Amino acid sequence: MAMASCSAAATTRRQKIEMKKVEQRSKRHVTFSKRKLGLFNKLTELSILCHAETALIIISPNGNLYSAGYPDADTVLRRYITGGSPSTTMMDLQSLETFRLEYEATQNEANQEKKRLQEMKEEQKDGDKCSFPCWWNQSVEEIDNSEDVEQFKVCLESLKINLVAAVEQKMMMMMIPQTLQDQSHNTIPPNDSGHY
Amino acid sequence: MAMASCSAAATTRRQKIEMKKVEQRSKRHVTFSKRKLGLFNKLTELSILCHAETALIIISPNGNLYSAGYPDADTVLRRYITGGSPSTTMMDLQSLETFRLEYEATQNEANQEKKRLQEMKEEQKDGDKCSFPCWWNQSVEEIDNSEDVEQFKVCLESLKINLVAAVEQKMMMMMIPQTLQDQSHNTIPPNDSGHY
DNA sequence: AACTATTTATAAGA
DNA sequence: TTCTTATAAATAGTT
Repeated sequence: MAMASCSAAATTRRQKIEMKKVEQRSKRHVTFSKRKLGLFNKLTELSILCHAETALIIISPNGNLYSAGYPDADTVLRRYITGGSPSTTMMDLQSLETFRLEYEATQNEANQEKKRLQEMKEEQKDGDKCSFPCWWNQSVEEIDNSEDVEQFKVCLESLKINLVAAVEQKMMMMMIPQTLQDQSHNTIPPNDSGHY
Repeated sequence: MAMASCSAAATTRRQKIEMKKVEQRSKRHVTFSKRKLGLFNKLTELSILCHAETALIIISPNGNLYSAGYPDADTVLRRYITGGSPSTTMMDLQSLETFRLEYEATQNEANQEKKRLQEMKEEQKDGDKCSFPCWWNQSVEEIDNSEDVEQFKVCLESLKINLVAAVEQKMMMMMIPQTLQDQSHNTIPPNDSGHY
């Protein structure tokens, strides 16, 4: 036994590592893998032991994205983005929804009338007779002289209020779940869905 | 020396803990604090050693929010939300910006003309002569019979394209930085801003 | 990927 | 909460 370790001097004893970037590429990658795993495990443990909601995102030097969360990363991120308040003041989620639905409705009706209107379009192709001036595509100055500038303003104001309120509340809800989750570790089982 | 530890039996030796929610409230809170700190430290180390970008969010059972990141949580979250691609196809960030600027411009001009237009408004208060029908506030059916339905659709389409493209790219950029960061640990020093 | 010597994290107690 | 200490857990260096 003692003899077996006569050549023990060969093994370089583990040393406390310096807290700076690991320069050797392969070594750094190994460290990354080991510590990333450790981090995700610790995250899981904290979540389970303390019933905390957690989210962890790691982007490797190569650009690979890893994420995990409890109960899931997106839920926690949503809370983070909306200000951490569990009971967010859910204002009118309707505005944008309404807008979208009306747009879809318009498209449906469009299918029925498509050909007829296409012809109409052909006829007035050279004209400038659009009674909906598509103001969002032109400078404000261009309609400055219009007698309807006040109505324009009222409409803009209305749109702006609806839009800003709805968009700020809604967009994040729509976008966050679209993020890629394929590489997600998500090793955390939602074992207990109760609340404090 | 040996005598000093004669009463050592009194100290309950540390034990491997069970991986389930710590039931005792105060004990759980201590565990949470310790492990949270440990987790943030590990995150820092991984970030420094491997030059990885990281973000960690923890919401305590009481609802307190803690976050940290390297180089900062919001940067990493933005990357996560936009799909992890460093070089996001930055489309027209202009649309929304333009819209906002034009709206502000309109408001400025409004101040000059306010009184005159207010009078005009008074006169046509009972009329239905608004040439900007504020379509976003009414049902699609209501304009169904209009001869301008096609123009309406074109405008809507235009608006929709501009809006959806701009909003999806822009809103997150505007919103994420607004999140509360007071409780952020952010112990990670941005020691090296170079890239791989 | 597996193996340990060692460092590091942390449960328990003060 | 912070400190101490014994122990569990993570991991650097190597195979």
